[in-house]
Amino acid sequence: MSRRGRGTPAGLSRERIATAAVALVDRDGLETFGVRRLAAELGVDPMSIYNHIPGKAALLDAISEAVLTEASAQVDPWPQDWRDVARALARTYREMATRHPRVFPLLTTRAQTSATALEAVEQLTALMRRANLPDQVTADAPLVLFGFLNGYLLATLGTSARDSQGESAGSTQLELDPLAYPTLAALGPLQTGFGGDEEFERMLDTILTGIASRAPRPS
Amino acid sequence: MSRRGRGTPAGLSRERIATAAVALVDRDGLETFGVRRLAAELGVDPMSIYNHIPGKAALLDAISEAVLTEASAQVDPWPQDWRDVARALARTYREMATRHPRVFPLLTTRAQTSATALEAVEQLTALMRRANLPDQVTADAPLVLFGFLNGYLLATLGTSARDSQGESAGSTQLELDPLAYPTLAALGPLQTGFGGDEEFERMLDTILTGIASRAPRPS
DNA sequence: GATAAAAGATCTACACCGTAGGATAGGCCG
DNA sequence: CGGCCTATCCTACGGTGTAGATCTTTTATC
Repeated sequence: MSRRGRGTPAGLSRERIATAAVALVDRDGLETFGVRRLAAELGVDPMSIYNHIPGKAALLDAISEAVLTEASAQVDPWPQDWRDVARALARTYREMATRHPRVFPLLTTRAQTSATALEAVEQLTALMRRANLPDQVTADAPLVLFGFLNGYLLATLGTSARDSQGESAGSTQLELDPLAYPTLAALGPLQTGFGGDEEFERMLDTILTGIASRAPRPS
Repeated sequence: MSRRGRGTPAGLSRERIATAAVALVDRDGLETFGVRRLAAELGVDPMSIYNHIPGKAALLDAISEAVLTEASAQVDPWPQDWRDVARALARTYREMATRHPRVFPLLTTRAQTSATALEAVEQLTALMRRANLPDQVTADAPLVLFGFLNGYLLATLGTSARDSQGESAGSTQLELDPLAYPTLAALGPLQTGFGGDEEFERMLDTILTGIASRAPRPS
């Protein structure tokens, strides 16, 4: 069936596999993703993949590694204020998540210890220290920030991926019984653009304010 | 093989299935979970489950619904200050996540619109409004809070579930090169008890401070 | 260049999965 | 009693991840 004979190098490599895998998940989603489908996409026997990646779990690792390095390669140059660094990191991270909404859930389960990720956190904490924030606050900051980012993006991307139809900030408003939940019903009009830019910036401000406000006043 | 004849009611019900499913995921994890294993656990034919639950996706929905209602049934009575409500909610949520660490990832992907969950958020926002917080802050608060909770708990439960060996706040410290990451290395000693109680309370304080500080000073 | 060894691609096969379709039995109402 | 309805089970189909053997090409060694 194949045009190539046996043993003929198909030009496979860990990188090429990872790239194709990311594209496949972007297109068809994680549920249907699998070794065999990926192999079909690459025009290759399923088992050939195992010559470069030891199993499906490692394949998922390779996917998340690929999208993460793609993201962290574009925070440059570094700002001078720690808030700006945090904001730049958050926005870049969000852009990556928006580009690959169906890959993103993978990232939230895997601990990220790549060199680029560590360097980003290093930059942030270094600036925080220089700004005389308490060390405990500085040490906690990355966990607060990325904890929030993972949870919030998971929520917004999960729903907006299903109904990305109306462009005008539609996103089906949940119908609430005003008798049972008067406050939520009253607040409803304020939830414009679930997962939108302005909402994200407000949330981010809230987080950064929280981090900054745990510090004593700078003289 | 089965002791029962055909058609004999096995006492199956949506609730009994959900309970057994939660127990099974708690014990063996999500990866190996499936209809057939659950049926075996219940001493029942796999297809019998389909008489009560329409498919595997619905089965996962039932699981997350079960653990969530288990959690939200224990916030009572409600405190008077919105911070106390938020803290109570967060702690209860975390306890649920700790009880079912391998189920928890399911919750972070599914939008929660159960009555008990909505009521909890209603209570929180009602108190915030009465405390004269700006409506926009109040409307954003649940998303910030639960966004953070989902992300943070996902991170801590994911790793602590693997090495829950040493009881004394061990949790394998990541070895960092002090030359490449001087700040992170210096901050290392402050990261005591990853996922521990004190850490969680600090993070929670940070979030609540952020929310509160976006409000104008109360007179 | 000849030859051996290593590496990569493929084929086959196995155990497992979710579930559609049908056969069978018990409970319930006439 | 007869007929329906529902819950259980059985069988079967197409899909999955991957272990093991086989074949071919590339690379290393003399």
